[in-house]
Order: sequence, then C-alpha cells, then structure tokens
Amino acid sequence: MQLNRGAVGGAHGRGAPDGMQLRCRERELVAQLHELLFPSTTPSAAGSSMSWSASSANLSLEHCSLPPVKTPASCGKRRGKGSKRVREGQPQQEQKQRGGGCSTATKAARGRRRKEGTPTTTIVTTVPDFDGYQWKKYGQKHIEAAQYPRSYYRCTNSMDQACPAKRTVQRNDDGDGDGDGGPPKYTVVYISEHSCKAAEAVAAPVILETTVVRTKTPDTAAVFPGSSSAVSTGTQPSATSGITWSGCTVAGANPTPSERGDCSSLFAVVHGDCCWEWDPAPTSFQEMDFAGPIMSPVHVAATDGSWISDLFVNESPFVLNSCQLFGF
DNA sequence: TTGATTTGACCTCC
DNA sequence: GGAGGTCAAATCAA
Repeated sequence: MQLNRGAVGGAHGRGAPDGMQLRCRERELVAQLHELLFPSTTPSAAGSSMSWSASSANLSLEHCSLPPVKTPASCGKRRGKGSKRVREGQPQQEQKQRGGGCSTATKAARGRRRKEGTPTTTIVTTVPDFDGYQWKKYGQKHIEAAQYPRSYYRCTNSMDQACPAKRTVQRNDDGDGDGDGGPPKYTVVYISEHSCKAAEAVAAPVILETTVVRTKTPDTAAVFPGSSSAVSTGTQPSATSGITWSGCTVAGANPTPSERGDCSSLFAVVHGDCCWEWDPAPTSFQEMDFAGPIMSPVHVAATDGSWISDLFVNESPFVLNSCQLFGF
C-alpha cells in the first residue's frame, strides 16, 4: 500500500482553493493507514477526534503485522562522536572469548540473523526518530550495496522489561532530498512487538499531551514563520519561538476558559463525516493544546486551515529536540 | 557522574 | 567467506 502524498501533500497548504476536498481525501488516507497500523485500536474514523496524518511525511506501509507506535518519543539526542575501541594489548585469546561470560542465550543471540517469521513492520518515513517509542541505539552497520549505514535500535525498556522490540533505520538511497527537493526518506523496520509497559500504558496510538506554541499572535496569513519554528518534546520545551511539544497546558496569552476549553476540546474535531475543524475555533490565544493522536509523522491541523505538517515540510528548519526533523 | 552514542570486533547464518 | 546483526569499551555531553 502506498499513501499518495502527492494527492494531498500540497492540498492542506495555505490558501489551497480546494483544501477542504483534499483534506477529506487526506482523512481517508489517514483512516486507511491507521487501519493498517493499528487494526485492533482503530477507532471509527468518522467518530474519532483524531487529526493526525501520516501522508505528509511520505510514509508508506509495505507490510504490517505489528501493533502501533504510540506515545511520543523524544528524538534521540545526538551526543558527541563515538570513539574507536582500543583493545591493544588484550590477548587475542581473551578477545576471542569476549562474551564468554555471557549466558548461553546471550552468546547464541549475538549476531544471529532474524528468524523467518519474526513479525516485522516496514515503513518508509521522513521522520524515523519520531515514531512514538523511545529507542536506544546499539549499533550501526554499513550495509552492502546501500549508500547509507543502517542503525540498530532496541526499545529502551528492553532491559528492565525485557521488551523484545527492535528496529532498524536506514536512509533510502533515493531519498536524499536533493533530487526531488523532498526530505530524505528512511526505511524503518520494526522487529517484534513491544511488551513493555510503555506500550501497554496507552490504549490508543496517541500523543496524549502536546502543545503547539505560537510566540506571535496568530496571523492567519503567517503561521509559524519557518525561520524560527522548532519542535521539541515536552521534556525539553523549546526556548525559542515556534512550535513546541509540552504538557497539556495553555499559557502565554491568558486564554479565557472558553478559549482554552480543555485539552481535547482544542483539538481539531471531525464535523460530519468529512472535514476537520477547530473546536472551539481558536481566536487570540497564543498557545494551543492538543490531546489526541499525533502519530509519526506529525500532522495536525492549524488554525488557519493549513496543516502543521505542511509547515514542517515546507518550512525550515524544524527541529525535534536537537534533531532536524526534515533534514533541510 | 551518568547515560547515550559511536564504532570496531565478534558471532551467526547463508 | 561474506554479510547482517549484536556486543561492549571508549567517549562525550548534560
């Protein structure tokens, strides 16, 4: 299955004359994607207050046999460069026996290739680091015939909760972003299912607490100036202007209760069986709350009828924590 | 000090 | 033997 971003990608852009119709189309695609990704948790599209979409970030689904990615993940922090491992002077015999202290199971697992039949999900996305889980990188490998190395991640709960979930992320050769002008694409393979509490804690694939911050009074003609927009997780609220993900609070412009509502009421809701609208319609508050499913890639309706994901794609730089979201 | 990342070595499968 | 996958020491930023 391939979600045709082209059919919708430019639609929710600012000032698209047929944006409503295209939004409908996008919503259909979202429903399809969600159905594929989360067959057991997919709510009725028409009855859902969901307003996330994956189409804007070139997410295509090749095969799905896994439960969803869920809660927001902080983008892996880029730290300093690693180092070469110096093992001079270590007896070769000892090196050969490295891991000799490991359990039999550990030794057996080392380097073992995936079994046939291991449940995997393969997606192509422009935002591999923002898939709803927290991952710990444990390796990187240059893959033969691949232009870019493959990174190996395991769930951060793999140790304390024995969560078997892993994933590999590899940048696509043809998605370098300099050919068609689009962001680089990454093939993400999810291996095994999450068994950790973090996965069970959230029944629906949602980001429960998010906040979109505007540092300027919303201007329907100039939303989220790209030059100063950034995205960060709640643990690291952005100190700069732009969009931040944070707790479900409203701040900034002293919104009235009616302006604020509750977190979910500020979320775009479905009207009829077609289109999203804001409820309540945002007026002058500077910070908007969302409580709803915002999956990777992020896609949220903005007050002016455009889409934040659109802004992500079309404006730069957008940063997720310290990571460049779309790489341009 | 802690914990994430890097990266070459090692292990297993084909 | 080659390639994919994993380990774990070294490194560095918070």
